[in-house]
Amino acid sequence: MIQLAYIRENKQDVINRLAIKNIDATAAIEEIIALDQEKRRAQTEVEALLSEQNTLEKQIGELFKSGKKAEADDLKNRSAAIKEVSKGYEDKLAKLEEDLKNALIVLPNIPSTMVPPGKTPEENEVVFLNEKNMPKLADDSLPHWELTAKYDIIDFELGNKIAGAGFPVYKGQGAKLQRALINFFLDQASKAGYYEVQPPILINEESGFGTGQLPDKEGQMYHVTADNLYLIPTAEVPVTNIFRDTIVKAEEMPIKYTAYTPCFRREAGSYGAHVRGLNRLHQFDKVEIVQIAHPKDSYAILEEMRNYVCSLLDLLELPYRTLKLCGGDMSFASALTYDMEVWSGAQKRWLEVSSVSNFESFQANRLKLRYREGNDKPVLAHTLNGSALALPRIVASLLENNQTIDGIRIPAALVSYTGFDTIK
RNA sequence: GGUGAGAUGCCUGAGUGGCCGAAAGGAACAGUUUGCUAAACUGUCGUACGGGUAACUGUACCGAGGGUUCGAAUCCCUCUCUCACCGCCA
Repeated sequence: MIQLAYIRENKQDVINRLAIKNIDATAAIEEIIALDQEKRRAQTEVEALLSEQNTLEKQIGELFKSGKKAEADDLKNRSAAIKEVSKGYEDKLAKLEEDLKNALIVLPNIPSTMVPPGKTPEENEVVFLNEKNMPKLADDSLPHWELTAKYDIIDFELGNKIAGAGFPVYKGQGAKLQRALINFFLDQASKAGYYEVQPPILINEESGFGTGQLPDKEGQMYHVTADNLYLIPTAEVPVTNIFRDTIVKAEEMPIKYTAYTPCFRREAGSYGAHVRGLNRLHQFDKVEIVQIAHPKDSYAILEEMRNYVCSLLDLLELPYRTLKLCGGDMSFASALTYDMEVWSGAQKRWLEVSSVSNFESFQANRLKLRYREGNDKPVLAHTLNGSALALPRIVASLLENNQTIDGIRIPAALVSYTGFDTIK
């Protein structure tokens, strides 16, 4: 949620920058400013009446104590009359507050000034390219969904039987590879100073609201209606919500957390060749990194996180590139996002394996996540997160790029985790 | 799932209708004292939203939502959560 005070003072800037996200917010911003003005006026009115009411109440108390019942009764009547009037104002104020909030929460975050314009993913800016590990594959190289069948390491049909499409069963060396990657990513994150947590993988509505999934993206999450809980689409939600309604000390920042969780996404309506195999799943594993940062540091930290993710890809010996997302491809809550994509040798295309974003105070405003500097007033913190990393496409790329006649080679960094150096 | 007890500020904890935005203690922060540490003393010490250049000031908030009353942390109702015991159970 964009800070109201910012909108109030920088109306045109907000409109201009939301245009980078291809949103014409002119009408919405005008409405918000009008509602805000009206709301404040109503608040002043209501509070004046309440103040009068409070004064009367005190006087009535005094009069009762000194036994002046008649005078007290007289004031009671006045009080009742004021109450009658103020009730109407209070309802009006509540309505205005509601309308204002509703207008604010549907507004996406303002993109950073660094965000390039553009409408489609094709307009994302390639800011880094590492082709050092580009595979030289034979013409008869197999896509991962054939490799997984050949070595019997991931069974899509079996998962289909148990749950449905998009819920694969990892088997044998495939299962061990999953576990190895999770442990590898968590160990690396710990080494980089992230504090490891295991959060719930079901979340309530408030948590979904806090990070911006609700009410906007309701349909993308699995909803457990009996208990009104949602399966997490990413660990970002439970981990960031650890800090909902908190005030942290400025010197404690940046706060760095990491978590491994399964992630669940309904992905309604996406079918076709590009979602084959591991390319798009309903359930997948991911290690997430989250930081709570001081506003002055958040962009430096975004770079640090991005470099950290790249370091993982280097260790896995994968070719990759980094994209700076254009306005049109950015998420609702993000101010600046980098996507990391690995090269998938047999599919011959780039696969997104990580998305690292700075949300500035957008999530913090919804979460009421603030920091305090000394004895100053609390200020909204900045939140950031990134995948480090999402497993399925990493696996797809590892399998495809490292396929040989003798099996699939496991990158050196992983061997101590898998316990084998080749999938046979 | 059943029964009982509870939910007050950073923490402990007092408060059963007006004098309570809330005692007291602890923690924290600042200062004084001090060779250092510790201790002692003094002061500060919730949040949000308004009004005001500011000093300051108004309103709301004692788990959440309703109700009674001129007036609610305090009484009533509903819900949520926590704890204890029982049941069930990885």
